[in-house]
Amino acid sequence: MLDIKLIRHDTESLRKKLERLHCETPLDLILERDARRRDLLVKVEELKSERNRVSKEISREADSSHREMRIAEMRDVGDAIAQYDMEIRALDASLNDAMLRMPNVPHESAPDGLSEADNVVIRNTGVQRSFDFEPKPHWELAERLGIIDFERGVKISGTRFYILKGQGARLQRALIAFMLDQHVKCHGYTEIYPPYMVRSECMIGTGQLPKFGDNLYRDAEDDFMLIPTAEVPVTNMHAGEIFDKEQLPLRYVAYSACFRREKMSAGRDVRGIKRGHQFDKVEMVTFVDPAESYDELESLLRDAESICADLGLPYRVLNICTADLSFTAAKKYDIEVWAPGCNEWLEVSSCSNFEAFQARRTQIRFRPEPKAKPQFVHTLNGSGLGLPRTLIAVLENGQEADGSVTLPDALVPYMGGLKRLEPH
RNA sequence: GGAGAGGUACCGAAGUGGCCAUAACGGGCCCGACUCGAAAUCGGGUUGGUGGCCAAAAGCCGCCACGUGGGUUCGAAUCCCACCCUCUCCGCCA
Repeated sequence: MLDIKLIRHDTESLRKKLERLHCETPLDLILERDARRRDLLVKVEELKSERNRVSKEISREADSSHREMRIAEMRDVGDAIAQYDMEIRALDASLNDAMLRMPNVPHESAPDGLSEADNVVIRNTGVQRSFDFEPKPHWELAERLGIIDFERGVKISGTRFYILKGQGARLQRALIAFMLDQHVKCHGYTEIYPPYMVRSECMIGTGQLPKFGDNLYRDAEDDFMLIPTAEVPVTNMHAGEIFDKEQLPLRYVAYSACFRREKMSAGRDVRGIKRGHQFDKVEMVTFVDPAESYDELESLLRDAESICADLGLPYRVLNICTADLSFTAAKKYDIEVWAPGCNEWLEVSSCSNFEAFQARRTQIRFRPEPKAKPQFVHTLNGSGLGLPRTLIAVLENGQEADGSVTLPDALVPYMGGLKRLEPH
């Protein structure tokens, strides 16, 4: 959510910045509703002030005919207030809805662009292995290794589900443990195990709702939704809180399963485990002083990259252009690893600075000085990393001609000393 | 699932229709006095949001918030309805 005062007073410079997104925004609707709302507010508050004053007088009024007269007067004032209040409430609801649908303002360092083709590759690291045989996609490797059961996954849950089995299940568990350990021990994050189901207000807080409800699974009876990322519970866990400056930055890392309908990408990426309705992810979430949030974004990105590097995976980093920025982000980097079997770059991480966008929705604040007015923190998050795609990269990059897979050294301790997966 | 109790400021807590939200009282914390310094004592301070004057800051004048949302009333922390949450006991359960 944007600052309504900024919208009011810096309208034209805001409009210019939003044009870079190349999408429709409810800016004019907001301006109109806000002006009307304040107009009514002035009137109703005047009436309320009068009612408060006279009501106090009534309580001290001894003469009963005077008393009755004044009560009758106030009855009319009360009716007028009720009328205004009703109108204001309706206006509030539509203004609030429009505010919640307003995208974040892109940071100046996010490159201009019209589509994802305009994302800027800022780093390309690691050596892409040259194969003296045709590298296979992970679904073929996994089949021969007997570590993923696609058919039975579909049998029990339908399309976009699979079962990890034996060393496949273990490999995923090893990756999760490795990532969590790195972020906790080497990068100083605090580990969180969050609920996977949250109330819808949390989805509003982090920006999944109201715009992207299509992508969420929800409980039919209760106000519960399945999280599409650990960002949702971990960010919302501090909703409504006011921190002291010394408590910041707060850095968390959470492993969770994630659930997404993937309606937008129906029919895409149906082969293999690249895109499922349920997947695992290790997510970093931080809360910082606004003055430090762009330094924090760089360090968050480094922490995510270090996992790719430790696993020996070739990867590149993209600075996401304005047209491809997500609704909530002011700036975003994607990390993509190379998958030689699928022959494509796979997005394994998005690292974003949301600035005050989520903090304003969730009311997460801090005091810059002990007695100062609270102001909004900046929130950031980044995957570190998404599991299925990391698993794909480990399998496809480590494959040998005989169908075996050499595991990265970093994972060997987590695999009980196992260095290689062998086909049956 | 059943029965009961409760949700007020940083914490505890009083308040059953106006004299209680500028929130009693106690504690914590901050500032000051006393002191060589400290303790004790004494004095003062200590919620957030929002509107107008006004583009912003300071200031002044209002409005809103007693778990949340509605309602009754001239007037609601207080009465009514719905919901959320916490605790105790019972039942069931991995």
